[in-house]
Amino acid sequence: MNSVFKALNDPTRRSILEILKQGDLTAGEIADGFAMTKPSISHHLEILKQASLVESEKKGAFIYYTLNTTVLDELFKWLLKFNDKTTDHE
Amino acid sequence: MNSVFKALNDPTRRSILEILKQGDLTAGEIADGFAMTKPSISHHLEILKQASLVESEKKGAFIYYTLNTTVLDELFKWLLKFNDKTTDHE
DNA sequence: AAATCATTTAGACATTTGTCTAAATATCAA
DNA sequence: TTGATATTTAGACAAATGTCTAAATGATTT
Repeated sequence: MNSVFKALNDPTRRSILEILKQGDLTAGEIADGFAMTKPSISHHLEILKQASLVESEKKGAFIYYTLNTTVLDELFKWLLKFNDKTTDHE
Repeated sequence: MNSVFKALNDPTRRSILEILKQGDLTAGEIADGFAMTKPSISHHLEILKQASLVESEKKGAFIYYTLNTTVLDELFKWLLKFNDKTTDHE
């Protein structure tokens, strides 16, 4: 759980997650969306992977990154502890 | 939103939130629950306050801290973007 | 086989973070 | 008013973080 909060504590990484929500992308395609070097993005992807927020699959020379919502579900549950009052979020 | 993720990215601060869920406490009472100096806890409380996750009210020599779930609600909404698929969280 | 492309790894560096001790501020009690 | 209590502020310091450039790895193309 620690690694999840750590991974989410960076605007670039949160953007990457939002972008991947639309569909899988290669590391290079992801990097193209940011004003930052590829090694930096690669590092961010590694941290997202350590938190199991994304998964990667190699296809030839490319590496495709996929969003994994399982961990976000756990964060969801953690948050629910504070909103017992059955607040309606629709 | 940035300050919220920052505030949540520390186990001590997350514990403080969970403790405050039970009810309001003074800074000293909060500090008693941790193996850490009072100045350190005071600093954590300041960061939680900057994120509007807690509020403080002075009563004589004591300062009472209260949980504020409003911001957690926003985090909730942010998370919902990733779980459109109407996953059931009961 | 050599050149090129996609991506990561390694190492450096400035900034931020979490913790501590010492000192300051403010309130309460004697 | 003096002393004790509650809490914060200030400053130091090691560790973690985000970014970069340069180099390494691995796959594709010619």
